[in-house]
Amino acid sequence: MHGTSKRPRRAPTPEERKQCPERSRRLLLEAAMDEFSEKGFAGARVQDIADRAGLNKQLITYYFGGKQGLYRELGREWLRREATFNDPAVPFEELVVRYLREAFDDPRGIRLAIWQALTGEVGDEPREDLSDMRRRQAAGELADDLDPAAVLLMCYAMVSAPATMPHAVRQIFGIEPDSPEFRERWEEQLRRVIRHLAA
Amino acid sequence: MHGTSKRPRRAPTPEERKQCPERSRRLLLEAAMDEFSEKGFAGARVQDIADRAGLNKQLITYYFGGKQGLYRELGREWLRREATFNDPAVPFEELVVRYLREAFDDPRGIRLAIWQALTGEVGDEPREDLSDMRRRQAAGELADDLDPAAVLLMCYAMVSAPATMPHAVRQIFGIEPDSPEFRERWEEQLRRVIRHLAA
DNA sequence: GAAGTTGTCAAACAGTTAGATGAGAGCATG
DNA sequence: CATGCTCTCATCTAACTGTTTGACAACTTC
Repeated sequence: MHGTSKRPRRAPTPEERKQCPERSRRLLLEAAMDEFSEKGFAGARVQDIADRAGLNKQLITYYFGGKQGLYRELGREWLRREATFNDPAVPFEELVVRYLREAFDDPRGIRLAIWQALTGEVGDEPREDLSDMRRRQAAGELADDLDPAAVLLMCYAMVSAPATMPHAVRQIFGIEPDSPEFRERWEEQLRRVIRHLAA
Repeated sequence: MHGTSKRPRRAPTPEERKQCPERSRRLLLEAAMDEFSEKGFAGARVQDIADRAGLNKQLITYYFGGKQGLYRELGREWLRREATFNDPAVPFEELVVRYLREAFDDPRGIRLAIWQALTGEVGDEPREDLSDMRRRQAAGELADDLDPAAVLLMCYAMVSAPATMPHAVRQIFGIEPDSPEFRERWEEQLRRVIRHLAA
């Protein structure tokens, strides 16, 4: 059932051996991302994560201090990554679409975030900075009667919608949420809605 | 920690005794709704559900054939309830707000739905009927360049946003997602956005 | 009132899970 | 070559979880 049916315990591969620790860490994090984003914390099994990484599950304790530690590390990592995203130079519409594509290409981050939200885990993310949104509103990128905060949250919601409600996509559109047809259609509609919010 | 710390096994209460089976069933369903919507299927414990209901956990097997059966029954019930909602007579804006208030008053249904979506459970919900949305569009309730399906999904996303991303609400607005302040602010903004989508 | 059914419970059971233990291989340093 | 350190693994274990079992009381039917 699981990836590698048999691990022939191949010779530790001489020069590969040296960077093994960092490599193992990375493999586990990657496998954990798959597993946790797919089944959530409670549903994920450390055995499955280890299998996916092709490593012994004890290494999870060794490197991260257990299942919980691995999960936390994953959250921290994604936070670091997401922080490097906003770019004031690019138009709002383009910015949102950029997020959207990211979400389509790899929904794991969003799924993880939703799971954390649902289980009520409190990350220590700082207060979101709205000055950029206000600037955009002043520049005419956003209608005056709208609350920048609300628009921001709506964009979050629309970007993550395909990941959080795939069933609704199938129900309403009758196509798969990860099909190219839906991707294009949704992106185009997202653009139009944002334009409507500017007028 | 849990509700009833001690069950004094009070006398079965003569005339109450008669409708006990139906009452127990209801109590379990109610408790299960709390528990599942809070922690999801994998995270919920039958013991906790039983404790919440003030009943023996064996009754879950007795009435529903186990944890899974109880969970399924819950899904079916919510589906039945949700089906009685749409009303073609009422304006679109009002309809969405009605959903929103429902979601605020009792977020358990939405949380449950999101959990089901995340765990990839396939309910047998029928294909959504879009003719009503098309009619509204023809009647001028919706701009012509927008896809009715997309607008519908966006509304779903916005209605459930407070439940699916409470952390984002705190981050962006700096207030609690279930506070009256946020409720009013979000409802008002939702109305305005929908009006923007009509023009 | 005897027999059977129904609703309820406590205790036992079997399966699973995360983590602990201890051992061993590779490699560097002396 | 001996010693110690880092990384890895297989096995064991203690705890927990959902379900089964067996018992029992209330009520119904005969």
